[in-house]
Amino acid sequence: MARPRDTAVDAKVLEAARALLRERGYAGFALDEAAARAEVARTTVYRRWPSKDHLVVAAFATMFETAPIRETGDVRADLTGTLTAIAAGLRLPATRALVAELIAAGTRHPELGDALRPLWTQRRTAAAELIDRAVARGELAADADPALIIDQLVGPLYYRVLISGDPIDDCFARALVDTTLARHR
Amino acid sequence: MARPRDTAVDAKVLEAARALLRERGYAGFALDEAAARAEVARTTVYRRWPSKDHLVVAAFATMFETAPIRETGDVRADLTGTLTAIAAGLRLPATRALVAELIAAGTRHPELGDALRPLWTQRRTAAAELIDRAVARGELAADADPALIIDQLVGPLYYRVLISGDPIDDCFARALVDTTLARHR
DNA sequence: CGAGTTCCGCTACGCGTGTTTCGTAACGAG
DNA sequence: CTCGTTACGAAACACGCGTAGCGGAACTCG
Repeated sequence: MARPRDTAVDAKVLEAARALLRERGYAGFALDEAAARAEVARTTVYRRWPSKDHLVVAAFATMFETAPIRETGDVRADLTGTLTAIAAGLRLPATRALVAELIAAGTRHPELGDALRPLWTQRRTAAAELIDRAVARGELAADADPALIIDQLVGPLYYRVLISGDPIDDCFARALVDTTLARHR
Repeated sequence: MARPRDTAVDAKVLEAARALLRERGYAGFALDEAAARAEVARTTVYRRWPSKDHLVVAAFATMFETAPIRETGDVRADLTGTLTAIAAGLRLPATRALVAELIAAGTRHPELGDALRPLWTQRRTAAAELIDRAVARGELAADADPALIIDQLVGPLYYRVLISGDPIDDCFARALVDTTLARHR
């Protein structure tokens, strides 16, 4: 009963939030301005997303895209390609900062952590299937644990970007794949 | 020339900040309250640390301690011990949240990222020496790259805690060490 | 058409961060 | 001891986040 929500408002706000996020990053993102750009009252935004963090995560989820992996049939090449693709994105300072803020948001609000997880692990599950097929082809040992392998491939990437600050060049990505695969053949 | 700063103020504020950080974590940390507890004006705090982030990092740096690694002579045991020690700390939700916020602070202010890096990498360099000595003993292959090995050991830990959310039990730590060492022997 | 419910915008408020300005008191140099 | 410099404290301000209350308008149902 009663008046339904204007779904156009959700779309307008998310669109404005995406633009603002791209232009100024998380730090420069002001909820007031997102509302103003969407030509909507601030209170109306709060009626849909209970906090800035929630809105930012929702906006990020709609602009997060992963290029599909082109599978060549050679695990080494496929994994290297996946890693360099991830690395290329993380190298951008803006992306790096946004990722850090999103992770922090995910620890502040557990439900946001839950919402973000599928986004992060999307490429990860694709890579897991890559490994499964390589095992089926006999390219990798049958006892290879895809989850562990991927943690050892992707983990160091995020670790370097977020924590140690070491560079993540393509040479590093190749070295990761090489040493990891050597164990399972 | 002129009046010198009261160094007791620095100590009092840092002490109050540490206590507040332990009690309420980063989110519940209010600079006003830290100043009040130190019986100091807010402006005085800002004269020493230009932002909440700076104060928190400074306070964290003084309460970050790493238990020294007891070296048994068996690389596998030593590395497993180091990893489980790191994992034990990271498993605490409070620590997890603080680490996430500190990383975000490090991306907002590059100088804070620089200040934090030595803290994170302290255990890492200790582990690197562990590996160096193992190589010298002939326990590991001479071509083993300590930096790469450690990235593959520690990276997955942080990756799971901060991103994938997967559990980091001691079994996982053992598996990491096992598969990594198997490659270099 | 009328009644009830819900949405939307507006205003006001409390809180925390960070800046600025001012007056006062402490210290060092001559 | 006096003077110039600087630290400290107090107050006011701007800004962004988040909450609450109100009035008007839109929509649904009987």
